[in-house]
Amino acid sequence: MNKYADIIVDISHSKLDRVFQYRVPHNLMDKIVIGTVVDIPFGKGNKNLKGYVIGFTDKPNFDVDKIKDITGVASMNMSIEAHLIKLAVWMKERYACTIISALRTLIPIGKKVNEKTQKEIVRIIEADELKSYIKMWDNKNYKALSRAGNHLLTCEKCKQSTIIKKADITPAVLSNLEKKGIIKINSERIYREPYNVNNIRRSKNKLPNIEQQKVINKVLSNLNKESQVHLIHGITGSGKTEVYMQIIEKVLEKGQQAIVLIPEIALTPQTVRNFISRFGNQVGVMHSKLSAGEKYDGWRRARDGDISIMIGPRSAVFTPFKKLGMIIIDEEHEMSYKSEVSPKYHAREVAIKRGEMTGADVVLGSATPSLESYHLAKEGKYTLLELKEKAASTNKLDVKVIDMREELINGNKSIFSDTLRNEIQNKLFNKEQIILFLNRRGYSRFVSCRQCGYVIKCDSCDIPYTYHAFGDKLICHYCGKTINMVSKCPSCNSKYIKQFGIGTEKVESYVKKEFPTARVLRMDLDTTTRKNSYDTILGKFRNGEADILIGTQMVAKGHDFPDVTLVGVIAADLSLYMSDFRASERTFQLLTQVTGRAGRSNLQGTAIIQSYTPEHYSITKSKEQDYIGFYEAEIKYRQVMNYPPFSNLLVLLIQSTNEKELIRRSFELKNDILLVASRMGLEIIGPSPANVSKIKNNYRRVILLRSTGYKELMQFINRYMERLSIKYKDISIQMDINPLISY
DNA sequence: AGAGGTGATCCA
DNA sequence: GGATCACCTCTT
Repeated sequence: MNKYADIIVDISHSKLDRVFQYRVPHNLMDKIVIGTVVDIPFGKGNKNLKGYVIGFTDKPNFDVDKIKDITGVASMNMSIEAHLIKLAVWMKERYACTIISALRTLIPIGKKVNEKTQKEIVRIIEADELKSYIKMWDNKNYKALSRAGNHLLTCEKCKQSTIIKKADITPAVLSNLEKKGIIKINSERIYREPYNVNNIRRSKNKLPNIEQQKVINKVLSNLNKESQVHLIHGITGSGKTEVYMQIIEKVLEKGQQAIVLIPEIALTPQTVRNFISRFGNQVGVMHSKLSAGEKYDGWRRARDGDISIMIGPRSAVFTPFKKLGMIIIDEEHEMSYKSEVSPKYHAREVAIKRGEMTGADVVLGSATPSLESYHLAKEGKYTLLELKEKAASTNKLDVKVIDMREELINGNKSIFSDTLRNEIQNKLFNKEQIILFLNRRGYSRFVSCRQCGYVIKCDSCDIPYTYHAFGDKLICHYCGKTINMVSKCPSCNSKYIKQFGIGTEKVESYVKKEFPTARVLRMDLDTTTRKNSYDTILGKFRNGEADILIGTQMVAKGHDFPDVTLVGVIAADLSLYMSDFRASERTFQLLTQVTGRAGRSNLQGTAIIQSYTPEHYSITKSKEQDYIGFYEAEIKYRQVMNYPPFSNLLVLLIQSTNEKELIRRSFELKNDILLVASRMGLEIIGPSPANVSKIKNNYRRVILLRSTGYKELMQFINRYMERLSIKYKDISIQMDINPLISY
C-alpha cells in the first residue's frame, strides 16, 4: 500500500497556498513524519523545492499516475514537531495569511549555513617517544614539525586554532602528524554564541518577599495541569524579573523548557546577561538581527534540547522546544508584540494558543497591562496576580503635573516650566541624574511660511517635513526623503519661514543654552543608527558620564538607572490627540513607564509632567500612579464606543498610486461588501482617507469592519476576501485584524 | 514563483 | 509568416 504525504510547497504565493500530494518512497517511510521538511520535484521542470509535510493519506484526491515521489529529507534537518504545524494552520485562519508565510515564520532559516566545528588535537603517543621524533626532525631541519612537536610536549590536548597560532604552523602540518600516528584530530560540533557567556558572574536567587512568594506559588501550583494564563500586574520595581526566574527554575527542575519574550531586540543584552548569571549555558537567544549561523545554531539547540530557556522578541514565541512548560511575556502591553508585516500575528495570542496545544502555562507581566488582558483577567479568564510593593527599599515617587497654559499666562514661553527648570537646577547642583522625555525626534515638527501659511510637505507623502538642526535638513519621517532647509517660501517666495513645534533636538539645544555646564546625552532614532550606539549611550549615562539624558520613548523602556532622581516629561499631550482609540492607553502607559525611571534610586525621586490638558484622566491617573483607576475610566469609554476589547476590528487598507481611481474603487468595494457584511452583523465604517493619506506616492484609504465576535470577521474574510482581492487587484488591499497601530 | 502556452499586434 | 509581448494556466 502506498502512502501519500500532504505537502505545503515552499513558495510564497496565494495560488500555491494549498496542499500538494506526493508519494512517500518506502525507504523513507520511517524518516518522514508530520513536520518533516522534504525535498520535492515541482512543476514542469521538476524544480527541486522544499516542502513541509502537514499530513498523510492512503487515498490521494489527485490522479495517482501524476503524483511524484518525495526526493528525500531536506538538508540541514529543519523538521519541526507536529504541534507547530498545527500552530501554522491556526495562524493562517486567525491572521488571514498563507500557510507558507506562517511556516516560514516558524522556521526562520532562509539560506543554507554550515555547522560550525572546532577541531581538537590529541597527542596519542608518550612524551618520550615524541622527544625522539623531535630530535630526528631537528636533524633533518624539519622546523614546522619540530615546533608543533614541542608544543605537543607541553599539552596533551588542545584546540587546533591554539596550536596553529602558538606553534606557528599550518593545518597541513597537523594532518601530517596525524598520518604519522602521533596525534588524533577530533572534530566537535560547536555552537555560535551571540553573547559572551564566560565573563558573566553567576548570581543566586534573591529571597522573595511575601507578595512575590505568593505569586510564585500560585503560578507553580498550576504546573503540569491544563494550560493557564496568569497576568502579573506588578508596579515598577516590584521585582517581576525575580519572580520570572524563580518560576523558570522550577519549570527546568521538572525537565521542561521556558520561553521569555521581551518587547525589543535592544533589551536582549541586559535580559540575557541577567538570565545567564542565574542559569548559565542553558540560556539561548533568538532574534532577527542575529547572523544566519547564530539563528540556525540557537534554533537547533532549542529543538534538540541543548538549551532550556530562550530569550527574545516576539519571534522567539516559535522556539521549537519539545517539552515547553512556560511562556513568559514581559511588558505584555507593548505593541511591538504584534507583527506589522504578514503574518500580522500577536505574540501574546500565539503564546496562549501554543499553551493550549502543549499544556504550557503563560505568564503575562506588566506595570500597565493592556486593556484586553486586564479585562480578561477581571472576567476570570486569566489568573490575576498583583505585586503592589517595591521589592527594594526605594522611596515613593513624587509626581507633579504642570499646567503649561498657566505658564504661558504667566509669561513663560520657554519649553521648561518654572518648576521643571528649578528642579533641573537642583539636581544638577546635587550631582543627581535627570531624564528629559519628549516623544518626537528632530528639531521642530513642521516648517511653514508666516506670510502665506504654506506648510512644506514631502512630495511623495502627505506629511510635513520635520526640521533637523543636525545638517540643517528637512526630513520626511515616513519615507526618509531629505532635502536642504529652505530660506524662502517655495510658494510665495517670502523669507518669513518659521519652525513650529518641538522635538528632542530642540530640547537638547535649550538645555545647553539654559544649563551650559550640564553634560548632555541625546538618545533617539537619529543618535542610535550605528550598531552599538544604543548601548554606548546607555552605558555612558549609567556610568555617570552625563547629567542629563534627553530622549524619545526608547529612554522609557525597562532600563534601571539607580542615580536618576528626576524625570521631566516635556509635553505629555503629544500622544494623546492622535486619531486612535488607544491614544489614552498609550499615553498612560508611556507616562507611567517614563516617570517610573525616577523611582529606582535610594534618594527621593521626582517626576514632572508638563501638559496642556492636565485634567485628562491619562495624566491625572498617571500622576496618582493608579492603574486600576485608569482602567476603570478607559474600559467604560471602550464599552460606550464599542471598541476592543468589546469588539473586533478588521482594517482593509486600500492603496493605489492613482488617487481618483482609489476613491472610486474604494466606494465600489464598500458597496460590494455592504450587503453580505451587514447580513453577518458587521458594521462598516468608511472608506475614509488613512491617517497619513499618502506614503511614498501611494494614496491610502481605509474601510473598517467591526464585529462583536471574532468568528464573524473570520467567516467574512474566508468567504469573500479572496474573491474580492481578485476583483480589486488593480488596487492593493491589505488586511489587519485587531491592529494596534492606527491606519 | 516561474515555466510554458495562447492570442493579439505589428512589421514586412 | 515571424517576432514580440501581455496575459492566461498550471504545478501533486
